[in-house]
Amino acid sequence: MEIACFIEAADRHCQQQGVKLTALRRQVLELVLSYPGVVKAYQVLADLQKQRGIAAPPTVYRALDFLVAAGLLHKVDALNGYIVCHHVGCSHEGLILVCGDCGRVEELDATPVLDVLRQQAGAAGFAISQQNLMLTGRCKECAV
Amino acid sequence: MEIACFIEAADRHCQQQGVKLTALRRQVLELVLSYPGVVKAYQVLADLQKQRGIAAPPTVYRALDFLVAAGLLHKVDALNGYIVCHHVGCSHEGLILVCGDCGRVEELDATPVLDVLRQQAGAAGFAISQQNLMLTGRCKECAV
DNA sequence: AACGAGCTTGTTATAAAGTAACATTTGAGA
DNA sequence: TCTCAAATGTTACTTTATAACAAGCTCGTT
Repeated sequence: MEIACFIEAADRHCQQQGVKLTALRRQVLELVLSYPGVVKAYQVLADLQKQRGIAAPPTVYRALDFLVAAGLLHKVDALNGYIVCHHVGCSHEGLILVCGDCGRVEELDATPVLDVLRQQAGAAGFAISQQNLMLTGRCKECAV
Repeated sequence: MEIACFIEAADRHCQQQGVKLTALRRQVLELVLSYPGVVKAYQVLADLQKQRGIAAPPTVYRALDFLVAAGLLHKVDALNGYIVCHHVGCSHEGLILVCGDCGRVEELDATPVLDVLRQQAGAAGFAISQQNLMLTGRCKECAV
């Protein structure tokens, strides 16, 4: 099962960073993992409520925020949702493509391109962030 | 005054596209233009209410949606806001950098980089959109 | 002018997304 | 065991966004 494997990697990743993947956070991570693409916070909340009877928005948002900060999830602003980061241990930099229609996600290795962009941005007084770099588009299935 | 000039350009742009820059839409565009950076829908709504007494959310959202569709504004998902597009008539492709802290915005000419990215994305079954390409980061002032 | 089709705007109500503030629990170290 | 800090629970609320239907406007046709 892929999920278990990912959770294990996540666990190690958190230990390395000196942060704690608590039971709740793990549970939320598993819920997000159980979806093929983008998930919304309130969807996770509903799932969590099914599993433990009751849960309030802050519970989910805090866990999601933690997981994003830890680099285990990405926030997809364009869709108000979250996706799993499939390059947790990787050294190269990812650029995430999100289908604005269906929420499908693809992560490119964009290290070379980003090097160029960083330089351009630097000249304009900007530092492009290390995380959560994302562009929107349309996937093959949703193409007109 | 720069605003008047921009509005004129916007007018021409809309005529070319066969869409109408109505009084309301123009008014909303002017309000967005009056801000240096990112503006939020409800901020525009408040301004609009000051100017015309009453206005409801759909009024503003519809105008903003129109302006985005027409290419006159960009939506900044990361901040739930909108900015003016400073390259309305331009042929080259812009890539927008948004400071996640202060909302400052910079538009790069990223045509060459985007050519490369399009190819990579195409190989992965994705078509990167023509509009609203945006990355987040930190501007000089907000840098740690 | 009168009409109607289609776009634009007004209006009401409500849904969806996110957070502030404080109470309570838990767990690791003194 | 005690204590502090981090994590979670809880309540209430704010902010953001949209659905659904009514009314108005514009423009071409008769």
